[in-house]
Amino acid sequence: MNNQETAEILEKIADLLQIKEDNSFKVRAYRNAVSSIYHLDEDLKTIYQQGRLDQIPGVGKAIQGKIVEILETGSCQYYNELKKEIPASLLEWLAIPGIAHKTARQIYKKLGISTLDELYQAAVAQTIQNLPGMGAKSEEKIIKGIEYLKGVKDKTTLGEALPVARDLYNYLQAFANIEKLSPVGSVRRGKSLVGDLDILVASRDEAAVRKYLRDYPWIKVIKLDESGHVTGILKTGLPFEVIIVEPQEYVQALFWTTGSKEHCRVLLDNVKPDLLRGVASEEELYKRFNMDYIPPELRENRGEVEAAQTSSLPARLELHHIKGDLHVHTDWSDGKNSLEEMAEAARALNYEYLAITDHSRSLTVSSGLSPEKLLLQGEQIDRLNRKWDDFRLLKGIEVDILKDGSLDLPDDVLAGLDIVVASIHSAFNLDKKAQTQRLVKAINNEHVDIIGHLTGRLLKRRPGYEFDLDKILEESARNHKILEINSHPDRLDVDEDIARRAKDMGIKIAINSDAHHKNELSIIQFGIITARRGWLEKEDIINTSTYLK
DNA sequence: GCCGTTTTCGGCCCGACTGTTTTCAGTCG
Repeated sequence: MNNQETAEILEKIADLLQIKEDNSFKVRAYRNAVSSIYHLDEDLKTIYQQGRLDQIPGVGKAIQGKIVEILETGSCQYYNELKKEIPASLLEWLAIPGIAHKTARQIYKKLGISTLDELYQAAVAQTIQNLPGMGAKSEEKIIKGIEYLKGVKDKTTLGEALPVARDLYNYLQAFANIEKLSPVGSVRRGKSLVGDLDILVASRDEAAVRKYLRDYPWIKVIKLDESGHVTGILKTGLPFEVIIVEPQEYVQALFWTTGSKEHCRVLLDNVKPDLLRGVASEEELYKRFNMDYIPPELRENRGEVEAAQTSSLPARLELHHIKGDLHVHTDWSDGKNSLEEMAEAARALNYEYLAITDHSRSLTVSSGLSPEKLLLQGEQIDRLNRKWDDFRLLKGIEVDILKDGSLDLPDDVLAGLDIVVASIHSAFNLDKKAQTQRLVKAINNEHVDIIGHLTGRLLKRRPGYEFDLDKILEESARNHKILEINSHPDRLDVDEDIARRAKDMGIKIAINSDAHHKNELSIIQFGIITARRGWLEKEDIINTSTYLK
């Protein structure tokens, strides 16, 4: 069991306890421990072996015991007992907007159903609306929510898939009989949602590779184990495929298995079958097609072939181009680390600046900042900035766009800041016209620099709210507003398509982490992948430039 | 269940919004 899997079990315990209506502080204790584990820098096993579990914040004696049990046995007696009381299938319901623990409990108790399908049937049969506190609208919301979930059920976010891919990659790489290997398929192309995890392997001893692979500890089930490939499902639930080829076939296979299908098909139409024989690298392969090398992120048949033929592909955006982050939180609102800790983490990444953008006051749960607290924070930032001559903290805010489009802080307060990110955090259900007007109003505020997570989507949880995208892009271009690619792997908002349209309209993009913890600054890698897939170049990204304001 | 003490119990975020009500419970962030 790795950190993530351990945390997931503890999180399920918290959810089951909450459905059971157990002590809410006990529930929170489990959630705090989960959060700590997610943010650890090192392997839980190492910490355990060195007897340092009690040093993890929020982990006391009881939860320590459970962690040890999970690490040693892969399971937990307490968790199994809870599942006897409350069916674990109820946990799936919690992903449906409008259903949280109490509603899940009520439906389960009153209707005696526990699976997603049964819930869907019940909602369609209009039996949910008769329950206390529920009505026709809630029922409709449940139906819509389940239909959305079914559409993404078999997908995994890149954020979840990449660490799993790395682990399997490292396992395979350690095997002497494997000469070359690479992740392929949608993971290599960097899609925000992937269906499975594909790894290509070159070896002269296929049987040995297959045998070695069967011993991989994180395999749940092997479905196919035959010449050339092994498929199955990992313990995380992610389907995998390992494709094994002879070394001399590796490059061609790399091309084929990376895809996309449309990209390969367009290239291979009208070429002689032996064109690729003996090709030594992907660069050479594309040369044989008489075109520039096309990086994996662009292989979607969206014009990249024509661009490669005319040497007009976008110059690849690299991590080291990023000079700073323009959207992070600290413990002044709902972040976990102090100003100084965030600054030092940014300096460790060789950033030149970091904009501190805590929440504004209306987000009380995140202890949003009042004008007075913002002023105090500014003073502390000034003090800290005296320490460095090669780095600067910028004073900023993630100001809430209120329901009517006005901002949560007065103009004179915003005027005193270096960076103003404006985002929507409430009233997602406004109709299209009202939501559009709301955004237009915010975009027209002269103090706003960046619109944060524009569409509000959460991958695998909910689609974005309704608004007129054309209108918003026009207004953003006209007002010289920057749009954010929020790098959180559950958001990646704006997505690659909107980013590409924005670029074509001359709108600048900021790639931000929205980090709430110092270790989250690195998730900017996902934003960079999205930017590449949106054909963005260094010049399109505002935070690739040295920033002096 | 964790934490931090005026050390072994008492405290541990909360407000807006929604849909259901007719004064409020549950969800969400």
